[in-house]
Amino acid sequence: MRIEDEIQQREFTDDYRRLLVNLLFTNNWVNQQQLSFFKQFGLTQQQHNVLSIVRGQHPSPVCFGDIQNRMVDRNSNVTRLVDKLIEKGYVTRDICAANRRMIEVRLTPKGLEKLTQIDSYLPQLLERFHNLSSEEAVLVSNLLDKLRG
Amino acid sequence: MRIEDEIQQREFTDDYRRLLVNLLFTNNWVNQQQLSFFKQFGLTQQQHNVLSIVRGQHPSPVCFGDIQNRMVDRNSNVTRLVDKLIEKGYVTRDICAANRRMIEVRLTPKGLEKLTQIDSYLPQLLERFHNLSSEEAVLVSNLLDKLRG
DNA sequence: ATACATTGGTTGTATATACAAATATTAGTA
DNA sequence: TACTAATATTTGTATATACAACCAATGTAT
Repeated sequence: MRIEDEIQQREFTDDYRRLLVNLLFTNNWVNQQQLSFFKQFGLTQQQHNVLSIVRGQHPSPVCFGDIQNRMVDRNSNVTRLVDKLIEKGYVTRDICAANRRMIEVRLTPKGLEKLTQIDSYLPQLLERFHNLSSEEAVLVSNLLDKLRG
Repeated sequence: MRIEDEIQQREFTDDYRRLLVNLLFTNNWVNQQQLSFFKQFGLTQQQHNVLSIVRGQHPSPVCFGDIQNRMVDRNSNVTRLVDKLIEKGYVTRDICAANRRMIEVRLTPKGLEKLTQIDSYLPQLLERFHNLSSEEAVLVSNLLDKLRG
């Protein structure tokens, strides 16, 4: 459905303005898909993102700074996200012996199991994007990379 | 810059997964652009969106439901957004005589002036998207329309 | 060593979001 | 007319965001 119809707006005067609005509108749509998907596993998108990053180094630990830099949403507060994940028993935190300013985050078996469970359902989430062919998906991705410069 | 490098991740196994992550990451980038742009005018993106919608019907009033339906971010709480805009003197609200459940929102001269001022700076915001040619901007927009189905 | 800057993480706070429940008015209908 | 449903907006609340200020550990220069 054309963005003009979605938000009941006449033609845009500027192609870039249309793109801006379309990106924001589409993001809300994507967010909605993700929100409902992760909710069934009792996680937020950001919590899942942190878990995945920690798994990326597993069984080595990851420090907060690394998590921050690898997050899709850089505005998240890693301290508070990790707190939530500890409460749920999915990760542990320890002060790094080599540099006591740093915190080492590690995945627990329970956290790994949770991620594995979510993995098996991921195709269901991605299915919602199959209105685009995989060639088109690649094309959009590459253009977004170019957009950000 | 490739999304893989932005978030320090190896190749994605799935083109749709890459697209999903890229959309979310790009949205944060876009948001950052918008946030800093509108901040200099003392407005949030959503407040500006509401103002623009009200101007769209000016000098006729717009009711909350119409605002809701035309907003780029549908999750916003129109009641509270309009409260803010009234505080700032940019809109007025009145109970609709014909249907007293409805609220009529109207732009004030001050609100119109503010919008006009912002308009004159909009090209500065859109300039940040000029890494894409206008043909590419149209292409991405159309693919996003297709993605949402 | 001491002072100062930097790094890595934490905390506080105002505002915004998501979502459910509540209220008020109008419309439909038996 | 009274009853019920539908519509339009408001309110409450738990959680999340943006952003600044803070603290502790380490590095560096004198």
